[in-house]
Order: sequence, then C-alpha cells, then structure tokens
Amino acid sequence: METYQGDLTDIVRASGGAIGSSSNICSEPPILKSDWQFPTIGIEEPTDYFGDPFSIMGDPLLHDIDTPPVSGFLETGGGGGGGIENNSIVDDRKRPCNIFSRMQISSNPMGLKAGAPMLVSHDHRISQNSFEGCLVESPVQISSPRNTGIKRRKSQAKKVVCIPAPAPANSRASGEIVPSDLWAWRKYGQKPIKGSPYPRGYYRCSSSKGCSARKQVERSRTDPNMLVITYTSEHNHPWPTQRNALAGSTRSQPSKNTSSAPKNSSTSDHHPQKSTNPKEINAENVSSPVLDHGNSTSDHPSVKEEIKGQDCKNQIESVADDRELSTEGFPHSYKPALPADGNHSEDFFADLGEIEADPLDLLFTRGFSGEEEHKTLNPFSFFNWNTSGNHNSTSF
DNA sequence: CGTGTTTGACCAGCGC
DNA sequence: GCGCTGGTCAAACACG
Repeated sequence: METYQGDLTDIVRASGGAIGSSSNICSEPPILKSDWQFPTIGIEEPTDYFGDPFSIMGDPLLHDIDTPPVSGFLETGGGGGGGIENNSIVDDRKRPCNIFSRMQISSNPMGLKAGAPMLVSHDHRISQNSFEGCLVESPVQISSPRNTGIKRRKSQAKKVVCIPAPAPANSRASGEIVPSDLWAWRKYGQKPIKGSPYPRGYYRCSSSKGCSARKQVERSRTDPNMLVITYTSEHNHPWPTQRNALAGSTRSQPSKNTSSAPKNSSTSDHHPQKSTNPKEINAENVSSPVLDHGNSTSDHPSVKEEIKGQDCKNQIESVADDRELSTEGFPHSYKPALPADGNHSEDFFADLGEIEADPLDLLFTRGFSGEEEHKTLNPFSFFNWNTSGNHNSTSF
C-alpha cells in the first residue's frame, strides 16, 4: 500500500493521451485536449500516513463496493499475473487506512487468466474527477519472503493499472516503453510470465531506502500496446523531492544491458528495461509520485475497468468517454503529497525541467502550451492543489 | 562512490 | 507431497 501517487500519475500521464482516443488508445499518442479540465476536487492537505492526499477523501470505492457493481470484486491472489485473481477485498476497502480500499480493481488488464475475476468499480467521483481508472486492488501483503515477514502472493493488496503504452516519445529506440513518473524506481527483477510473451519487470521505490513501494510492469497480453502496472505497498515517504534514482540511472545504453537487452528484447517489453537515461527511467515508471497516495485516482487513464472481462482496450475506451482525461492523463483530483509549502513543487519541477522529453515536461510545457506560465511552472496548479483548492488552475 | 540494470538462483505460495 | 509459477535476492556490471 503505499502511495501510488506518482505512479498513478505517470500512468495517467502516459495514458492520458490515449484516453482521449477511443479505440486505439493504446497505440495512439496522447492527445492533449485544450478544453479539458481537471476535476475540481479540492484536495488540499495531504495526509494520511504517507501523505496520502486522498486520505482526506472518502473512499470512493466504497460506494461501489457497497453496491456491487457489475462484476464481483477481484481479489488478487497476488499471484498470477498482476495478481488480479480473487475476490475478497471488499472488507478491506472499507478500512480507512487501506489505500487500496480506494482503488478499483480493474479487470484483467493483462489478459490474464480468463477466469480471473476483476473488480471494477465505477465511482464517478473518482472516475470522472480523479481519473482513477481501473485499479485493481488486491489484498496483498507486502512480503518479502526473505525479508521480513511479508508474504508473497497471498494477500497483498495490489493496485493494477492498465495504461496505454507510452507513445514513441517515451519509448526507447528499442521500442521499449518507458512511462515515467516522479518516483524513483529501481528495477530489481524481471521474469517471463507464463502465458505471456512479455516479461514482467519488478520495480521498487528507490526514492527512499525504507520505502517498500513496488510495482510490476508488464505488457498486456491481449494488447501489447497496453502496459499493466501493478502497485504493491505504499511509499513510506512523501514524495521524492529529488530523483535520486536518476543518479546512477543514466545508462544510455546498457552496456551489459545491451547484451542483456537482447534477452529482454525477446520479450520486447518496453517497460522493463529502464533505461539508462533518466528520462527513460522516468518514462518507465509509469506512475507518478503524486498520485500514489492517491488513490488511484490517478490511474484512470489507463486504467480500465474491466467489467465483464473486456480487455483493456475496451475498458479504456469506456473510461475515456467517461472521463475525458486530459491529454496528460493527470488525475483530476490528484494532489501530490507534498509539503505544504509550495516551494517544493517548484523545485521539484525545476528538476524535472532538466529532464528532456520527460513526460511531465511535456505536460507542463508542451501539453499546456498556451496556458499560463505559472501553470507550467507549477504543476500542482493543474490539479488545483493549491491550498485554496482552486478549481481554475486545472482548466487547460 | 552511488545508483541503476541484468540475470540466475532461491524461496514460498498455490493448485493438483 | 509435488511441481509449477511468481516474487525477491544478490552478484556482476555499467554509467556519471
């Protein structure tokens, strides 16, 4: 459970454009809508542990939960693909503390087991306002077998987000997709998944040493253009003021990797290989820091709701309709768990500015071209994150 | 030196 | 209980 802030954000971002397009969401590059506006939910104070800005918000999902929507909720067994397998989360969701409770379970984005039940919730509050797309929540315990007592598959809560693979811009030459987010992620493993031509990459938050936030990135089996990101655990720290991860990350070309790349190449996964370039790194990380806590609101973009076993693409489409994401895919309501002072945001983004091609960059600069500068400078303004909870800043 | 990626091996959960 | 599979570790290596 951790904050998925950033991650989701990224996702959103990545998917954002896609969302706009109906059918080809996955393949098409994000399209920015000038008229799009973030939802004006005024989340003002991040809170909850980990600074979940959304903590203050009621659990949108609960609503759904209470009212069993279409399909049952999924409970992820943790295991298999994305962990979206079982259903049983409901109770947990109601828990205030459970971030995942806020999340929605998406259908099997990955095209995982057909039988796997997925939870879908449509909370308009979320979906429309926050972009939460389809998050899958599964009770997952964060576990690291070797580490402390976290158990692996069993009950870890997971959030699954399906997002369109980042457009070429974010992708590497190799074609790898690199969604980016503000959180620093370090890849600690990659494994081929049975039944899927694409390998799954395992990432852990490197923004903070103690952070247990993890995410899994893999391509959708059904739609290679879609990336399925599964978040596990929450960030135990606010959000990276600095991207430490970037430090060593810059490998323009994995030397070894190059060689190794080929291995992966087989998988053709985009995400898994993060690249060396900070940019790439960012890109890879699908989520955005901000969103994490978030609820999943940030996810929306790609997130689809898999109701009825539709595959991601379909889901996404539906989502797109509902939510008109910004091109960026930022969650409307999402607010980063930043320190109250606005300075951080600036600094933070300032750094971002350094990253070329950074999705964020694009968002703030290109995407919103024509907008007021301050917006560009202050990303949060987009989200109405001002303490005042303004709505306007969000309008693009 | 710090951080990231790659990759094989290990371990545990799960299904039969 | 066994085998399969997924998740994580840790060594080796690369980059700035």
